[in-house]
Amino acid sequence: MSYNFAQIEKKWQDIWDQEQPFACSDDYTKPKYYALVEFPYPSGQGLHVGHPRPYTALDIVARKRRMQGYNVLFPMGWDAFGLPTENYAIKNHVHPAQVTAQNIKRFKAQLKALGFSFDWSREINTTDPSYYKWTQWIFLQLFKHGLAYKAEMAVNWCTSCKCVLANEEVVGGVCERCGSEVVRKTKSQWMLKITDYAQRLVDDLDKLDFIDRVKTQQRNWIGRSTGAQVKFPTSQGDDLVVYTTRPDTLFGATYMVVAPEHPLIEKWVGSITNMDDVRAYQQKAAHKSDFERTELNKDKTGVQIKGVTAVNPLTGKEIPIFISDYVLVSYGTGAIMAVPAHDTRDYEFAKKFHLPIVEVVQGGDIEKQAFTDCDTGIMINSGFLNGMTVEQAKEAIIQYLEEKGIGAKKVNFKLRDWVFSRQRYWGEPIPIVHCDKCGYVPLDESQLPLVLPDVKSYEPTDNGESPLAHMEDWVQTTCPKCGGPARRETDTMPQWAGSSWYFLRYTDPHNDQALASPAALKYWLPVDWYNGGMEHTTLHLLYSRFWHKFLYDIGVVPTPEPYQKRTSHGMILGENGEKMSKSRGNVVNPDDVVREYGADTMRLYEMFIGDFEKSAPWNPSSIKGCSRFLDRTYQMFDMLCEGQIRPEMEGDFHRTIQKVSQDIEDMKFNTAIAAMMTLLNKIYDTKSVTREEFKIFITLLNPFAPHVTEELWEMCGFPGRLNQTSWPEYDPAKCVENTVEIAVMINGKVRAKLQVAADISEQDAIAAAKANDRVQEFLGNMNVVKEIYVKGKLVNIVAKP
RNA sequence: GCCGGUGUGUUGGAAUUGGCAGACGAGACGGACUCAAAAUCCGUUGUCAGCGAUGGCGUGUGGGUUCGAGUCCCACCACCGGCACCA
Repeated sequence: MSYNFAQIEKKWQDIWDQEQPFACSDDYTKPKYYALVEFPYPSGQGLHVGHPRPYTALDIVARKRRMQGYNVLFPMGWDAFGLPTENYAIKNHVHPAQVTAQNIKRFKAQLKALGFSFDWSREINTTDPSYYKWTQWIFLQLFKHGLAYKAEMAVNWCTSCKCVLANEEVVGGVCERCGSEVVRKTKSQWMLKITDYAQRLVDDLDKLDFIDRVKTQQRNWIGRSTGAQVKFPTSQGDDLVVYTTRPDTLFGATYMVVAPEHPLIEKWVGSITNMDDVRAYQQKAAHKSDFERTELNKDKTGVQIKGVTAVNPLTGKEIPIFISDYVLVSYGTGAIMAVPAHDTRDYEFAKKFHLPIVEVVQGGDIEKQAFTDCDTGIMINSGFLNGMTVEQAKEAIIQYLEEKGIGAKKVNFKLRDWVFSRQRYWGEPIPIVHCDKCGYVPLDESQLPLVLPDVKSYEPTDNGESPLAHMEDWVQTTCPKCGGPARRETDTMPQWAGSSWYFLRYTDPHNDQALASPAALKYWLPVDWYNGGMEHTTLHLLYSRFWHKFLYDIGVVPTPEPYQKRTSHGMILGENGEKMSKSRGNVVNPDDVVREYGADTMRLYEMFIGDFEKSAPWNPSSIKGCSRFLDRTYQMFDMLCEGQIRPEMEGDFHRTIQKVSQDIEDMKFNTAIAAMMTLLNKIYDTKSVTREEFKIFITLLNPFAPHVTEELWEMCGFPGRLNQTSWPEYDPAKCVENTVEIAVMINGKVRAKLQVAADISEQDAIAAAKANDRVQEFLGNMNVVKEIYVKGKLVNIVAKP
C-alpha cells in the first residue's frame, strides 16, 4: 500500500511557499554557503528528466548545509535570451518576451513540483531590463578598459541561423546549436579580449577545486605553449618573424612557410616574380572553410614565393619561402620556420616539394619519417649545440638568440578573442553608437538600460544584419560625445553574456544602484560549489571566469575567481542508452514520473541511478525500488515505539550517519541511498523502531526526499520543522564494530572465515587461523613460508608442499 | 593524430583506493496471502561440475609486479567525450 504522495507533496510545497524556509538571511555574521546550479534556458519543451539530476544533487547539499547551521544561498533563475525562443516567436507571430514568460511559468511550476529548496525571492531573468542593464554596464566597462573592440575579421557564419558564432560554438565544422554548415565570412564584429587573460585563466586553475577533467579541458582549450620568437632576415630587408616551440632545431630549418593571408606578401608584391601563382593560391585558400582546410590535411599544398628569400640566421644559408594554408594566420606570427626532419607536416611538405631535410637530433630514421618524439636525443649538425641534449639545446639557443638580438623566449596561446556580436533580435542591445566624427562612442551609463525596441519582424536578414537594423527610428540617434547624428549598434550580445555574471546578481538581485552591493558580494563570494554540464567548460565556465577576473581588476568584485569548486554531472540517457531527444523519441517527461510515483521517488531515483559523474540510461522499472523504499519508510511509522537507539542498533546508526554525511560531500549519492536502504532493511528485520532511531533516519533522508520525511516528522509530533533541525552527529568510536569476521586465506584463496575481536593481535589472529580445522586440513603437511595479517580483514598463509 | 574517460552478473551499478568481487536496486524463479489478479511478505539467483558438503573458473584481451590485482605496470582491443595542420 502506497502512501498518498500527491497529497503530502502538495501540502508541503504550499507550506514552503508560505513559510519561505529556504530564503537566505541577510545576517552577514553567520557562516555562509553558496551552492549554485546552472540556470536553465526556458525552452518550449519544458523540463526533461536530465534537468533534475544536478538540481537534486545540489539541493541535497544545500539542505544538508542548512541543517549544519549555514546561511545558504541556493538560487534559481532564467537564462532566457536566445535563438529557439526567437525562432518560435517568428513562426507563431508572438513577441519573444511573451514566449519567454510562458516558458518560465511552466519551468517554475515543474521545479516547484520537485520540491527544490531554491530561494525564489532571488529569482532572476536575463531578459529583464533591470537585469540586462548591468550586462550592458559590464560591457561598457570592458569597452572603457580597451577589452571590447570592433574588428573587421573572418568569422564563423552559420548559414541556417544567419548569425555569427564564437569559435567555441563551432563543433566539428558545424553550428553547435543547429548542426548546419559554418562558413567563413568577413564581417565587422565586436570582440572581447579574453586573450589578455589567457595566462591568468590557466595559472589560477591551480588554486581551484575543479574536477580534473574540467581543468584539463580548459587548459587544452587555452593551449599554452612555450617556445621562442625568431627573426629571419629576408632579401627585402624585412625580418620574417616566426614562432617555434622547438628553437633547438633551428639549424635544421631549411625553408619557411607563411600563411596565405600574411601581410608581408602585400609588401613584397613588387619583388615577387610569380605573383599570379601566389594570388591564385590565396584565392583558393580564401574560399575554403576552416573545415575544408583541415579535411585536406593529408595532402599539403603550397606555392613558393619567387623573388624573395630568407636567411637562416644560424647557418647563414639562403632558404626559400612558401605560402601554404597549413600555416594559420591566427596563430603565432602566421609564419613558421620549417624543420622537415623533426616535424611531420614539414616533412610531408618537403618531400612533396623536394626540399632539403637536415637531421639535427640523432636517433630517428629521417629517410623514412620525421623524428618528432626526440626529447632524449642528442644534437648534431647544429654548430655550437652539437652534443647537447634537446633540453640543454633549448636553453642554450634561447640565450644565444637573446644575446644576438635575433629572438627571444615566447609564450603562445591557442585561445582567440571572443566574437561578441550576434545578428539577431532576442539578445541584449550593445550600448554603443557610431558617429562619423567620433567613431565608436559608449552610451552614458545613465542611459542604461538600453531597452530592446519592439520590431515588426524578428526575421534574420540575408545580408547579415540584425533585425534591429530595420528600425530606423531606433537606429538613428545622436552622438553622446559631439551631439551630431549617429547610428546605434544593431547587433546584439551572444547568449553567453547574461550568464557570464548571473551568480553575482543573486547575491543582491533587486539592487538598482549597482550590479550588487559590495557588502553582499564580499559576504557571498566565491560560489562554494557550482555544478554544471561539461558542455559549458570552454564556453560559459571560461567566459564567466574571464568577466569575473576583469571585474576583480576594476574593483567591482572581491575575489579573483568566481567559483571555488566545480563539479559536473553525467547525462541521463534514454532507455535505449542513446541521448534523449525528440527525434529519437526517447524523451521522458518528469511530469509523468511525478504523477505516477511522486517527487520524492523521482528525486531519489535520479540520485540512485548511478555514479553522479557518469551518464546513465533511464530505466523505468528501476524506479520501483526507490518507490518501495519510501513506502517502507512510511510504513515504519506503524512500528514506532518509545526509546533511544537500541544498543544493538547503535553501530548501524552511527555508521550510516557517517556514510551518508561523507557520501554527500563526495557526490556519491547512490551509495548514500544504498546505505539508508540497508539500514531500513535491518530495522525491518527487528520489526520495530524507536522514536530516536526514526528521528535520525528521516533526518538523514530529508535532503533526498523532503516531502515525505517532513510529513513523518509532523506525524511523530517532533517539534518544529524537520528542515529547521540539525544534521545528526556520529561518534567515530561507535562506528567501529567490536567483533569482525576475518577471512583466512591459504595461498590467496579464502578457506575459512572467523569471528574475532576487532582489536585482536596479529599473533592471536594467526594462531586462531591456524587452529581452524579446515585450515589444518588444507595445510596438511605443507611448509608455512609466510604469514600475513591485515587488521580486521584477513590472514593469508603462504605454504609450499 | 593528440588529450581525457569508460569496459564488472540477465540488468542499473557497488567495492574503505592493493585485502573476502558482485553491496544496494531491477528482473527472473520458487513459496505465502488471495476466489483470482495487483500490491505486499519470505526464500533463491555470477558461472561450470557435483545429490551433497564442496571444488574449479570468473571484473574487455595478452603479459608482468605482488603473499594477494577489478584496483598498480607494459602492450593491445572496443566504445564515449573533447581538440585537431596551433609550428
